[in-house]
Amino acid sequence: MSADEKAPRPLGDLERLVMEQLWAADGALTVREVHERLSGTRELAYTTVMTVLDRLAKKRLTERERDGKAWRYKAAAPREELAADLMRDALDRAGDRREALVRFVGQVSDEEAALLRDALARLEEREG
Amino acid sequence: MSADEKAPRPLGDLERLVMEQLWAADGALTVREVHERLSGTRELAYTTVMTVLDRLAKKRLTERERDGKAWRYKAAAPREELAADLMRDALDRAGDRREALVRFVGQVSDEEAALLRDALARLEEREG
DNA sequence: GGCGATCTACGACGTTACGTAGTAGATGCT
DNA sequence: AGCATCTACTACGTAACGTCGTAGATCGCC
Repeated sequence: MSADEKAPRPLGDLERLVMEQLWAADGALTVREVHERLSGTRELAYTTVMTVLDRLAKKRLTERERDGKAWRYKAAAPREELAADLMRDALDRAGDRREALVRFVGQVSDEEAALLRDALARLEEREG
Repeated sequence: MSADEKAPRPLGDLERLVMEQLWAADGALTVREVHERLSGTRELAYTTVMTVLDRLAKKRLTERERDGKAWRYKAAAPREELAADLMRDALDRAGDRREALVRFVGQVSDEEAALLRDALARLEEREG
């Protein structure tokens, strides 16, 4: 496993803003709802939001379900899941994993290091 | 620290191939040398390689030094360093770091988990 | 000291992603 | 039926990247 797959493009700025709305909401949102929530920050045409949501769906980052004549969009995965996936991708792309992990833990904060130890401990419990 | 900076674009396919040559070589390589090493895999114009190397230098991924009339390029950072940076970026982009880390360790292999524990242990020794 | 080989600098073109939005037509409420 | 609303599709500008050509600088050699 690993080698070099295609690296996932990072989200564009607007795509990220939209995803953040979906992650922040509980439940799926309509285009209109996303549009409204973004209106506090920036002026965007309704169709612009629609386009972005649609592209995100094609990229499998959102899922949509019908609600009357409208679609409701929700994030396909939690934000943290996406982050974890990106971390995995980055690790897969490293040559020497050991070295990469050493460098990684070398640059995380003390708090993050503690969280990591915790997570590993929990993993050990669960998996033996 | 953290919040949302601009995500670094992942390397393009050719850019990655070129970086891999630089990482694999010891010492800096000239355009010609990189070109030759890539010739085993694909046909590329000499200038194509030159352009890519140049763009990588502008992105600070490579550094170059004069060698007669030619330039010698070398990777600005080890492959593992880049991977670690990308992992950091991904983590910074997560909402709940704890959750992201839990998910991350949840998807690494046993071997990688062991490497992580090692790295953390070494970190603890060094930093107290 | 001029010639040919070699290298760089710079520009160019096609493709794709993304931000942005308009138009046309389907749909649903009243 | 009529109006508001929503989707589908198209489009355009910018930037990144793969790809290469041309022009001009430069180096070694006869």
